[in-house]
Amino acid sequence: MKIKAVNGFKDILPDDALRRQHIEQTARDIFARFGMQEIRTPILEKTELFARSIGEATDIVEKEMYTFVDKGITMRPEATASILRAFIEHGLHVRQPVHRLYTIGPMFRHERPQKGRLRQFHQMDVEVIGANEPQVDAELMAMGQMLLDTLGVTVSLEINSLGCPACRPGFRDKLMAYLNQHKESLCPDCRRRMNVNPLRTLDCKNRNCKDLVQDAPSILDSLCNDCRDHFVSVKQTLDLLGVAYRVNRFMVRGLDYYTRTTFEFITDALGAQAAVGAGGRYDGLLRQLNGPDLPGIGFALGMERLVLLMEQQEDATPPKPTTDLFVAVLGEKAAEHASILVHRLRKLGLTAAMDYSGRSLKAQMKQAGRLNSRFTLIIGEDELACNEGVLRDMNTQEQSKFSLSLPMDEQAQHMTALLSA
RNA sequence: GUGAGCGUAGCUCAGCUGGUGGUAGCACCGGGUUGUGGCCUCGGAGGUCGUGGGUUCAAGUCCCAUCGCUCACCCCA
Repeated sequence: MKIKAVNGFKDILPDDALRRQHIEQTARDIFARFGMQEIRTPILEKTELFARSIGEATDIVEKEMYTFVDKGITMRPEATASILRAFIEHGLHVRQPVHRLYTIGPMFRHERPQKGRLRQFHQMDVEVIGANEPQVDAELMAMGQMLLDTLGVTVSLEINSLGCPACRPGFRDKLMAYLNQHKESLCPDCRRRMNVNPLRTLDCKNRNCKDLVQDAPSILDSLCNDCRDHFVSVKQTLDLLGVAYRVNRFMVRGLDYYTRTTFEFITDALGAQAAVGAGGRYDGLLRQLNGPDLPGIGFALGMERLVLLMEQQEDATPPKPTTDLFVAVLGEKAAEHASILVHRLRKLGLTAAMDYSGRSLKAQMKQAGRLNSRFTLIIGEDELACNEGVLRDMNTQEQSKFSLSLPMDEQAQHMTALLSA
């Protein structure tokens, strides 16, 4: 019986890793333009951290966490809680009023895997702590959009406001009243949701519920003055920045800590997993974690979902890595010469490779082609005899002489000059 | 936790109503080119048909079980 990877956990093979490197590099570059600094936190945290931040009654905490029950620690199901914990633990707020942080790494949730959803998945997560201005909300969305545009994926941005502790309870009551009137027509799931988290009935996929909820009271009509002003400013700033969006009053979030602005980058190209990225404001969460009373906002992008989208949009295939020089050798003396030269070239910063197995020249040429090498240096008996290697341009097929009689350092210098010309 | 579908070569897959596992494609190795890749051509290697039972003269094919995977529900990035 072969040992295979654990269900929901995936190997990232070289081609896939290459694409992810490109995504991460692009992200880091764009995040930096927005003043984001990287932070890295441990993958394991006290279970209590997630219970208190994400919410005891959420599916994530209730049944999806990988928890070492005997140790009271859990593999992080998301990044925000860990970042806030680190922020509070190290008292970062005393250094400067606003922190802009990001992290990239694996998260773990014990869900049934399906397309675009794994048990170990990877997120790029951004958090701005200490700023409550609506311009920051818009700026974050603009940044996310910029990244997705740069990566060549097409998504649409949907935004909503969930209000705050001052106005959400009022809305919740109004919604409950409406739902109770139509209880009979709701799907079983929604009847259950009414007790757990009535807002979730708003984004039920059941056709009946969808129709029913169209006439439900809108949260946007229930916002308090501060929340309404905030939401208006967010929209105005998005307009100013030229970021397209659609207000979706039915969009809600699964995590308890969200307040005011929430948003999702969605696509219809990923089957059931519509959200490529999502986030929102979480004013009050830091205080709830016994930290300073600072506002925060953040969002996460799902790496696997991004990869799937980019694979569908073939144009974004990353170019194969190239090798500057492959040295094909015949005989031990040639191999010895080549191994020294290859090492010198690598020291000088070139990508160089050779074959050690003594295979036929044809096989070595084939290998050079596989490695996408720009040039191949051939050293055989004849070349050793006259101290002149054959340097072949793999694209033009032109071949020229390369002197093997100079001191190795000079040969390496010479080769570097030839290849960079 | 619930439902459906699928497990044949490293990968993608043929295999009709049971009758000897495919000249299949990609990839790999070798020859055609006494020492020159990509294209072409010829050849080669590679499989306990997921596993275990059952029906049958005969099972990749039918039945049962089991394991694995996938998709969907739930929920979420």
